[in-house]
Amino acid sequence: MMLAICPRAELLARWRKAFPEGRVLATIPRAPLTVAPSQLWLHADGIADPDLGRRVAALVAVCPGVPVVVISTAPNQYRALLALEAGASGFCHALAAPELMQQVATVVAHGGLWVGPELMKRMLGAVTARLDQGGGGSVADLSRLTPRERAVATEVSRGATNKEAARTLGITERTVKAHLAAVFEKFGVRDRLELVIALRDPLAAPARSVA
Amino acid sequence: MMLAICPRAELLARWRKAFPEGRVLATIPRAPLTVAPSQLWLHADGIADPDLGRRVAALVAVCPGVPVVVISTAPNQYRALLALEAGASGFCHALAAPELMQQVATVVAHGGLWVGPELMKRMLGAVTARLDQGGGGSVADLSRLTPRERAVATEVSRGATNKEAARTLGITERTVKAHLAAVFEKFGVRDRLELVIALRDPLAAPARSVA
DNA sequence: AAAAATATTGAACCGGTGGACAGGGTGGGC
DNA sequence: GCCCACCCTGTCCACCGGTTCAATATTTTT
Repeated sequence: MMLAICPRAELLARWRKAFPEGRVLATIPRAPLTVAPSQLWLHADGIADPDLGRRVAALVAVCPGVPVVVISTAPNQYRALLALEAGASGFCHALAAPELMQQVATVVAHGGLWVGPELMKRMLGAVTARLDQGGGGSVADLSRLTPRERAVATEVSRGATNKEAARTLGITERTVKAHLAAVFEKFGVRDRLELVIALRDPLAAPARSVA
Repeated sequence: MMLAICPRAELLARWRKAFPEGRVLATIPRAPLTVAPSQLWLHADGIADPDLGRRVAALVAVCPGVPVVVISTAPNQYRALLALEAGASGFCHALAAPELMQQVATVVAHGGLWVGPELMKRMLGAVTARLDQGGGGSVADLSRLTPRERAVATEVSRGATNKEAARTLGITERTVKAHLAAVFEKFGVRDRLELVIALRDPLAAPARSVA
């Protein structure tokens, strides 16, 4: 049995179309339900970011083993991640097509996880960026640098100023600048900030307008 | 129709039990198949790391729209990520229970993505670590900022200069500086570089010696 | 209504940053 | 020997970034 949780039932029009047999509760039940639902759909509108994780966690605690899907009329990646980390099995738009919702239901019913394509891409990028660590193909590949350039780039990417990097590396500030200039050139970035961004997130596109 | 790709058919014992109707090819077909399969299962044993991504990508290219699942007798997170990034829809153990394989098949057939629970956890951890840190009370929590401060912080953390941020937000450079100063104060960082580091990796300790 | 928080802007100051000129030293390959 | 890549350093200068004086208007909270 499908169970949706939403204080304002009119927000669930799409959901009701997808699951005509589904039932709706206004709030998160505190005690375990007598009849355990097969899935829980939580409408996240009106739940502030800091609370979203807690609400989802509460739901999971009340109905252990039951997949939780969070829906929202204003979804974003950040909230999706909050929900997923709290134990949700999926996150989709509250105004999504009923067919899509049914697909999501099928996937999570089988223990799968539903995330939108953009979020998936982002997650993959984030993780592989960590695993790779100079592993290949990315814009900012530390292995393309000379040892000294790499050392300077590392210091700077930790937040050090030129003077501090010079001190820790035992060279003059001027030399740090020289190495850094070479790094900028090789990576095609204009300053240390973009260097850090490139190093930490190779998939991130520069924000600046390429005029 | 299920289609498995594996040079040594004896490695597919479990898979055959899960999908008795499935067919097997020894190698990745070069031309599109006359009868498009509903799913493609690629056995990754014997494929080196650098090649795995290419093989999967090749499969996806040959059969566009068909979900690809990679199986292996020695699975690890890194290889799973390689496969997923190349466009695979799932990654599971070649010796998994046939019932599990059938579940995976159901999930990916509906456009879902199948990743093991450990990998999922890891991915979530990596992503949320750079978006915020999901836990509250951490150093750089964007929700602690006012909307305007957040907007400025976001622009800057993308690599924008003060001037650029001012332009995109429709305010003067001076106002950007004001908001930014407030952000620095709230997060306890001294400049935009540390802000980016704090936002993208809250666990990283500052490099500078607090003398 | 009073107080606090938020959003906006100005001028001036100074240190950090990056580019534009430089040049000298070392070690390896042709 | 010559060239090249790498490492190190110097000076000058325009620009950017962050802070320190401000001040005013709007919104929210108490």
